[in-house]
Amino acid sequence: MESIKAPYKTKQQDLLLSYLESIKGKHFTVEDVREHFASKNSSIGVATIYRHLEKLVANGTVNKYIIDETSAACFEYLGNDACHRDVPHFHLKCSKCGTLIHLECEELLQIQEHLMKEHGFMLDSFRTVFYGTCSKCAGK
Amino acid sequence: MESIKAPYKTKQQDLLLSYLESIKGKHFTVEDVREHFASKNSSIGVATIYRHLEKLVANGTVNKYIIDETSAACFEYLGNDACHRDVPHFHLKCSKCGTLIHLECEELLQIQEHLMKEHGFMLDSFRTVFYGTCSKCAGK
DNA sequence: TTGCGTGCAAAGGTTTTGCATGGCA
DNA sequence: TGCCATGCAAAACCTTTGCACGCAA
Repeated sequence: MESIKAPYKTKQQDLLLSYLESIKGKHFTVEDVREHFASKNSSIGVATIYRHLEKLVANGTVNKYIIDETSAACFEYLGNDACHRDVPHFHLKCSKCGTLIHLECEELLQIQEHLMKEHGFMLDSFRTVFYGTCSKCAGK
Repeated sequence: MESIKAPYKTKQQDLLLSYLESIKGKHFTVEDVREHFASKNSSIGVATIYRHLEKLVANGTVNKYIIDETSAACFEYLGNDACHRDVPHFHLKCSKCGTLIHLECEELLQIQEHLMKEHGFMLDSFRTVFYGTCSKCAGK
């Protein structure tokens, strides 16, 4: 068997996880994290941030959203809040004003069921972003 | 009134549009286009390809998909095939094997209606990509 | 002749990687 | 002491932009 690869606890890891806990459910970029610590005289290298987030995304603690290919990736810390993760929520991104909307809607679960039963496709509601136009922008 | 900005016809434009017509409905990247012409001794600069695609995306002739932020953008030529555009189709992307699936499914239209009526959100089925796991990968 | 389109190269931004150092166990 | 984690810098990658030249009208 392979052994788990992260046996060490480090100061940077603690700082990072504490910060992520404090912004649970909010969206952030790597640059946001870097700036946060830079202003606190306890800077963390971007490489370290990327490497931690990569692992956190892999184990489901953090979600990664591809909002726009030319701008930075958007992350969201979920932590061990199983409740939050048990309630599937979708993300709606308005192409016009850029607003990112959290949406917990049970009717959307029908999509998952349909895709699963009819097309054998297991939709990942956390990774998927719905693009379109929000009500505010549509009204104009 | 502003005048339209593309009054000139050029060889590169013709070549590009001809090629796009020949791969209508298929996915391609800027690199795919560049390689196609490079092998034909009639190379087109990537800047030109990007500039043309930008306009074609703007007028709806071409769709642009953000599949993965670290890899190149994925495009699809629709042309003047209004029929094709009238049939909303969705894209399913398998996170494991990378397969991109075209899916024309009327039941998915219910999502659009639901999002529109209940949440005032106009879903753009062309820009949205559903992430998840395909049947082949799920079976393993 | 006018001025848009093109191509090359450089720049811009995000993310990854190599390597020496530092810190945890 | 052993070895992972870190940080810096460089590299890699896609995309955009500046500028001079060529070509369409």
